[in-house]
Amino acid sequence: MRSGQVTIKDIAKELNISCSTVSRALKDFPGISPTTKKSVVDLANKYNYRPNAIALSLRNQKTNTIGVVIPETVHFFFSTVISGIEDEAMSEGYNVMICQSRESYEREADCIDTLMGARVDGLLVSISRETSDLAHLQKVVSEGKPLVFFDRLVEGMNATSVVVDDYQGAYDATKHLIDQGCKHIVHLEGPDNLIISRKRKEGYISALEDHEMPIDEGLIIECRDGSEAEAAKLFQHLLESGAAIDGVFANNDMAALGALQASKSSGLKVPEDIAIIGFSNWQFSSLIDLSSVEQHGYEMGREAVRLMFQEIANEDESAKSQIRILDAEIVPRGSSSRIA
Amino acid sequence: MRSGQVTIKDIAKELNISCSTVSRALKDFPGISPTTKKSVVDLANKYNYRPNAIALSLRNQKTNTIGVVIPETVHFFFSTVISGIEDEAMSEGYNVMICQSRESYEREADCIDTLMGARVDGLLVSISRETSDLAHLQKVVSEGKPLVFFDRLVEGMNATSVVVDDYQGAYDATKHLIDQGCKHIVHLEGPDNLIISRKRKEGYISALEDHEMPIDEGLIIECRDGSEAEAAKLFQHLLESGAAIDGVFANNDMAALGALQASKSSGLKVPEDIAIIGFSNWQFSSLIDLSSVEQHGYEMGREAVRLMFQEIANEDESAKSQIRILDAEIVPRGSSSRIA
DNA sequence: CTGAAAGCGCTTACAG
DNA sequence: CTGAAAGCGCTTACAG
Repeated sequence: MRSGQVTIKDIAKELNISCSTVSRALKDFPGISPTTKKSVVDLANKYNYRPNAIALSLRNQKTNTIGVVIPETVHFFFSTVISGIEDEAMSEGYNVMICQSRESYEREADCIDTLMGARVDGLLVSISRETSDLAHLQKVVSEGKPLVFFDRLVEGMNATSVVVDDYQGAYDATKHLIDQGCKHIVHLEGPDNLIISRKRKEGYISALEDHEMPIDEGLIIECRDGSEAEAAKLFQHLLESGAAIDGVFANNDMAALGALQASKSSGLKVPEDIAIIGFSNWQFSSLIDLSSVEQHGYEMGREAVRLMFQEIANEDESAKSQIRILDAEIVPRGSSSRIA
Repeated sequence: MRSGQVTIKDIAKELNISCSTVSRALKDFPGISPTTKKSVVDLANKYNYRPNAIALSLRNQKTNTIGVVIPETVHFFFSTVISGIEDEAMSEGYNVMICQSRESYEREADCIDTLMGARVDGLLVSISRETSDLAHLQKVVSEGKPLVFFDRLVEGMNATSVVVDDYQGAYDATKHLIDQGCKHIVHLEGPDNLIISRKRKEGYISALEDHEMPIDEGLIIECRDGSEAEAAKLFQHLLESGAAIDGVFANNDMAALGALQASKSSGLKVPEDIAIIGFSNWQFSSLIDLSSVEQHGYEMGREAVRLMFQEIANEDESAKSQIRILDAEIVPRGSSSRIA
């Protein structure tokens, strides 16, 4: 009875041959006698031999693992992205190591350290809300480790990135509300330090401008934490102020849900009195018949990995870092569709 | 300019000392001259030295990593469990490697192989729906690798497990409906091959029996895939058959949502005409004001890791495998609360 | 206070 | 067709 997993050495000893031969027999190398090969393979099966990935990584200077730093995993959008990352990575024989920053700069830096220590072959990062100093990421690049950003674009570092077209998605969502006949559209905006928030706001404003509608700063409300409760409260307040409102474009689905609840509890009919559309960070939208902008997170994950593989394959540093912009797609549902 | 990450050897060479000394200086070993130590530490910082975790794992025969095999990560309950696993593991300096079976037996076996190949220090497993042959799991145990099951209990293997009290949760949920005055309670049951489905059904039946209510097999409906659409269709059908129904206990939240939608589109008022309670696999229940049974997934994840550490620490095999049963807690909300 | 050596599991260029 | 040796990065018992 042996304890632990079997090694090449164990097999070699039992068969009275060298490790080299066992290794070659297992890898179906040319120039190994069929008899030897068979006895090795049989014994390996009997003992359920599995190559030690750790030893292989050390020898090959390659772990076949990519590291992911992400703000939060318990989150529909991000978990969907991870799913895409895992599928694409697995199809190429890579493993994925995930680390959550929990929106904290310090934890993010720790994650990077852990992943670099684990010698991942490349890093996929979506920065935390807190992150503004980029030193920890610059180090990664300067050590020659491939780095790809996803979802949250980083300013001041020209690295490969894949993002969704937030501007266009917001523009289309706002235009959709206009098409439904809305005249006074509120924007529940996200935290100003995230580029995605700014892009979405720009899309909203451009759509209004293009349709010759006035921009009313009083109808742009910043939701700090993006929670349903916060949005409900702020929106309720706005309604009580007596402002004329007949449409809402929310920076994210949770905020949209908050607006939906506040509207209903104020006796407004959705979508007749007020049409609402969100932005699918959470994507439970289909379950509650909420119109939203679909971000194709799964595809984003896959694309991020593909770009990563390109970086890994690219020996010369000169390969230009590119920004891949994925389409966002508006999905009208019951909360905004007045026209059958 | 060096490429790749710095090693102890690089530092030793630059300082003209041995690797041993560098290693000891870095680890603050006693008996290293302060001058040497300082020069080593300074250089390590300058070059941003990080110990190679791969090399350490090989040397120590310990990866400080635990492997997780889980049906699906894009799932509120499971992702919550993972979150608990990660937090508890990280607090002990462990990493987590996650592998999705996607409810497939074959993929599950692959996951186990990958994780065993990666030499994780222990395995946390929630089996797929398909799994009935346990050979792949038996192997893990026979190779002396600590194994802990979570959420989905496995029959025919006495391994340490942590599960939620499905029976009690179902009992309480059903009793809650009875307390609300429901006389004809439907049970939307889950797939019969999962123990959790059976336990929940048993809880439902026991609650009815204890309150001297008849068991009507016609009110027990099996939902195969647990989707909202499937439940809505089946429930709609039941309503149209003219059966008198005033309560629903669903095996999971998606099915509960389906029943909710079917009820509303049939003109029934919830909770007045029909009271509905689910079981939080998805846990978006709070967002849609759906009554549900909270499973405390985060706590389950943490507990699973704690049990894993006990197994790792336990040298002797004799340590009995235990089953930890966590309380499920009913959370009444708008979909079932008739009494203010 | 410091170094040479061995070993974790594996592979492969070099001999034979 | 097979084996001995070296090396991936690190640590540590053993010498000095």
